[in-house]
This record gives sequence, C-alpha cells and structure tokens, in this order.
Amino acid sequence: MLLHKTVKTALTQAIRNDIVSGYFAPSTHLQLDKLAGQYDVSTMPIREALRLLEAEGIVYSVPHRGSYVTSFTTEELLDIYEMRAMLEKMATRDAVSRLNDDVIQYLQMLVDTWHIEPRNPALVIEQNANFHMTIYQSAERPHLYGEILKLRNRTQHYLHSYCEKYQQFERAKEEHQAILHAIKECDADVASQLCYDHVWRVGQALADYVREGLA
Amino acid sequence: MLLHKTVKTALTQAIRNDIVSGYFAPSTHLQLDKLAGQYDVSTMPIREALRLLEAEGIVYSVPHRGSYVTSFTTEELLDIYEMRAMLEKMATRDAVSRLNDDVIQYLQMLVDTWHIEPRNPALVIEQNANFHMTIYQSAERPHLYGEILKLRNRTQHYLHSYCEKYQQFERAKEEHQAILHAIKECDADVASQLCYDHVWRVGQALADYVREGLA
DNA sequence: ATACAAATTATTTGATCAAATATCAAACTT
DNA sequence: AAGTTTGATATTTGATCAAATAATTTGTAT
Repeated sequence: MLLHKTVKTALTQAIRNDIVSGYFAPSTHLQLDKLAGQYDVSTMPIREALRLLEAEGIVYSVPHRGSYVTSFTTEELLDIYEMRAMLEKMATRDAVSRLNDDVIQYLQMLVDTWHIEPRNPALVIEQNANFHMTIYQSAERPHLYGEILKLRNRTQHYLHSYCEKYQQFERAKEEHQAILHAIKECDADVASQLCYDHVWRVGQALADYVREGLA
Repeated sequence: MLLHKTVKTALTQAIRNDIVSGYFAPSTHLQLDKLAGQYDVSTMPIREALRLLEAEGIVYSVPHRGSYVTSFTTEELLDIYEMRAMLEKMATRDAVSRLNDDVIQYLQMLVDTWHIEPRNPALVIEQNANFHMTIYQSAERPHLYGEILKLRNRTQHYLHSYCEKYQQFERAKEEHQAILHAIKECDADVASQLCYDHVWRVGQALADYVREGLA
C-alpha cells in the first residue's frame, strides 16, 4: 500500500483493478462515501481517482448523480476490439525485430506453462495478458503500449464472464504458439497478422456471447 | 450557446482548448490557484479537470509538484501519428458506405472554401479537423471516434507551430479532394489508404520539423 | 567564497464543510 | 383514480481549511 507516492495513485490502481477483475460489475454505482469506507480513505482521493478512470473509459459519470462502471453493447465491444486488433498488430510488427533472446525464452516459458484450469479462468486471463503485453513492451512505443493497455482494461471484465462459460484455452495456447513461432522466424508480417486474427476472433466470440444475453 | 451542466465540464473543455490551441505551451506548469484566478473559479473544479486531462494524455502530473502540459519527443510524435493514421484509415473505411449526400455536399463545401484564410493557420487547422472528424463521425463507431479525437488533441499544438512556418495548405487541399473523390466513388479501400498516407505524411513532416528544433 | 544544512516558503494533497441538484415519496388538484 | 406538484432525503459538486512535501532561501562552517 505504501509503495505508491500518494493515496490517489494507489487508489486509482486499486479501483481500476477491482473493476477489470470484475469485482465491480458493469453499471455498478460507485458512490463516494461507500468507496471511502471500503478503501478506508476520505472522499477526496476517491474523487480524483474516479476522474482518472472516467477519462480512461472504465467509468462514466452523470452530473450530480455520480460515477458508474461502464457497460458496453455488442456494437461497442466490436468497435473496441477491432481497434485493439489493429493496434496490437502494429505493436507486434514493431516488436519482432526488437525482441531479444531473453524475452523470447520468457515467452516460450509462458506458452509451455500455459495452465488450463477450468475452475480458475482469472489466472489464464492474467497469463494471456502477460504474454501479449510483454511482446508489446518490446516495441518501444510507449504511447501505443498505453493505448493498448487502456483499451484492454476497458473490456477485460467481459472476458472474465465469457471465459467461465466457454473456455477455449487450448485454442488460445495454439495461437500463442503460432505467434511465437513467427516471432522466432523474425517474420513480422506473419506474427502481426496472427496477432490481429487472434484478438479479432476473441472479440467476435465475446460479442456473440454478450449478444446472446449470457453476460 | 452550449450550456454546461457543471463548472467541471465547462472548465475541462476550456482548459483543453487552451492547451490544444497553443495558449498553454508544452511543459507549462499548470498551478491550481493561478488557474483558479484565471478562470475565476475555485481550485476544486480545476483539480478535477486536470485529472481528466491527465488521463487524456495532454497533461501529466508529478506528485506534490503539480500538473504540466505534456511535451513530446520526435519518436513520441511518430508513435502517436502512426496510431492516428491507422485508426483514421479504419474510420474512413467504415464511413464510406454510411456517408449520405448531405454530408458529402458539406464536405465538398469545406474543400471548396479551403483557401479562404491562408494567413490564419489556426483557422485552416480547424477547417482541416472539421473535414476529417465529419467523416469519422459517419463511421458510427463512438469509441473509435473518441480515441481519434484524444490522439488528435494530444499533438494539435505542435501542428500550430509547424503550420506557421511551412504552410503546405495547397497540398492538403489536394489530398482532401482526392479522399472526397474516392468517397464519392464509394471506394472505401482507396479513400482509407489516402487518409492513412495523408495523416502519416503530415506526421513525418511534423516530426522532422520538431527534430530540427524549430518547434 | 563555497559547500552543506536548517529553516522558510510555496504548492499540492487530503479532510471537512456548505451549496446545488437529482431522486423518491407523499399530498394535492383535476 | 391518474397525473402533477411539492417537500424530504441522499449524493454530488464546489469552497475552504489543514497537513504533507518539494523547492528555495538563508545561515554557518570550512
């Protein structure tokens, strides 16, 4: 808790995490006093954290009514996921030539130890994010990285709900293996296209899932 | 006149505008009481507005030292502009089939009246933004639109400085005309590729300009 | 005179208080 | 009885105040 410089920064991280992990479900009303009690701080840093998260798109607010966890229609999910697919493709393309052996070895380890635990999707989701974001970090494009991260955070909680029902973890593992293979071959075009397809496929499946009202 | 519901929303718009218009130069220290005096409000709504703008990326803050207008290196400008080019290409592609005759006529009018004030870069920049954002709005993808808008805001003030020196307005007009022509032909592939090239060319020119230390 | 340390100042951050506004329910009118 | 209005309540929003922290200045010793 005291790792952070200010209460505001720590709180922002904490609330963001509680939203993307699904603890605060979409459309949840985030009330100042309730949160202040829950996190044991005053309302002031809560207000600042909520404004930060509002501009990130994780939270929206209505004047004099407060802040809520954002919820998306299927059209909005597709909107966001196609952006993600494109930007993550771009990041993968730039990363290929910059990835050093240590990181590639780490990625291989992540693929090899891919846990398929039907009862704990959260762990797989985190491992999945770890795999991709590690690649993107190597692209050495801080703004691209930041945008991808924000877009991912925006829809992450829907993924939790989806994964608990349809667990296509095996397929994801195969696709990661394919991406990593192309990376090792230094084939930026193939690797980035595989990444695009990978993200976009999940986005479409997720949209179908939400459209069916199963969320 | 647009009535804002709260002081916070009005202030956010006002400060954002004063940053993208170049009134607050990059690296400017945005102090709470100074701004409070300048906009004739208390520090409270200023604080909330700054948090909003911080998450938008046009302001950054250092704990216990305050907020500053973000400044970018040439690498960062290229980073952002390539994202923009890609996302604006995507928006143009989706817009083509949705653009109705009224909007196309409006776009033609914007191109025709392009040259009205070559000595006033700010006006041309606004007209330019108007042309593009009108197209993107027709894509009916609110999140894509929002991301493009935020990325544009982040670098807009650099464009002001650049345009005052190198006024390639004629070339921009020709490129707009070409994009509009492709739109009228309902050729989404050509229109979107032209848009990509258009944005990316400006981004590279702007990066060169900033690299030379002329900003 | 310069380097270092202590104190002073300025500014943000966090807490509390007051005002404004939306929600909800009850009473009143038609 | 239905719809509207009015009032009570809860919550956000804006203002002010206190505490914490970074920058600056001042003073002292070498």
